[in-house]
Amino acid sequence: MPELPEVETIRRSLAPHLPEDVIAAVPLLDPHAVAEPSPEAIVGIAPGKRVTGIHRRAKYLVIALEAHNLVVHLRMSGRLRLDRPVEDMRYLRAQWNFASGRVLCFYDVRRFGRIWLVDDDRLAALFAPLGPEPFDPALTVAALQDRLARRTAPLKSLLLDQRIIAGLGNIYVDEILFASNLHPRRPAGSLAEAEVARLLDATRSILQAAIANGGTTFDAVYRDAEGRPGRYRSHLSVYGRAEEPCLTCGAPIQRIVVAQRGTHFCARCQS
DNA sequence: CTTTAAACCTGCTGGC
DNA sequence: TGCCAGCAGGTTTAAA
Repeated sequence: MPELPEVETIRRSLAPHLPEDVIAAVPLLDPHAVAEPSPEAIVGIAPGKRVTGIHRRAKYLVIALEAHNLVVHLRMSGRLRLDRPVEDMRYLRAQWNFASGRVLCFYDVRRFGRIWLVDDDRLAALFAPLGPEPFDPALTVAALQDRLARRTAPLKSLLLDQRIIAGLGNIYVDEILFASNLHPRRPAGSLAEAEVARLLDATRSILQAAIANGGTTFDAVYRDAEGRPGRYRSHLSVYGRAEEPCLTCGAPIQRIVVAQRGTHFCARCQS
């Protein structure tokens, strides 16, 4: 579910509230949701720790504590909710109580989401495989072209690969490829410099617009930490619009499967 | 190393 | 109404 714009929106909805607050207790933690260290260690280490900041790297949310980092990846169906445990309690997987009385709840229907509690060194190791953030100034057209060079896999596959560029997911890759007029099955290494430039521009403008609109909500799954849905869905050009007319040329939007993911594109506009 | 497929989970929708 | 196939916004692991 959540891609970079959704995680960034959650980050922004938590940032005014959690910093300087102190974790008082971890009254509930589904062992299945814990990546590392052990559930017992998380429950033991977290209490007494003060929140020093809320950060995001790719699709990871990082709640920085003193000498530790509480990391959450929502994967497909995870949600974070502040203060109001209004969701189905069957899916409550973790809860943090703060000294102020605030409560942070982690819900996850499909149980793909994961939680880490790691020090700074381990955090760096965890993030080491990730490619650059889309807004990293070091990600120039030449740098992106270099990362795609000589690769024969479909362009969409590499854009979903977090080691190439970090933070994109199925919705935004389809939208970015449409905005770039690039076919999702184009061999990634075949792009000319001008095409990579279009791709990078589209990546940044679409993510920026999605963040400005609080992300994309489908089927009521995604909400920010205060329960607000995203407003970007009405801006989508291809994702979820199979059989509907292309907004540019009127041809029906196609749905195919690429990299085992439903893929939406305009066969007339994208090549 | 690169690429592709399967696995991990649960719930919902549509067809028969 | 009931059952089953197919689908879902992500990542990891195995296999080719």
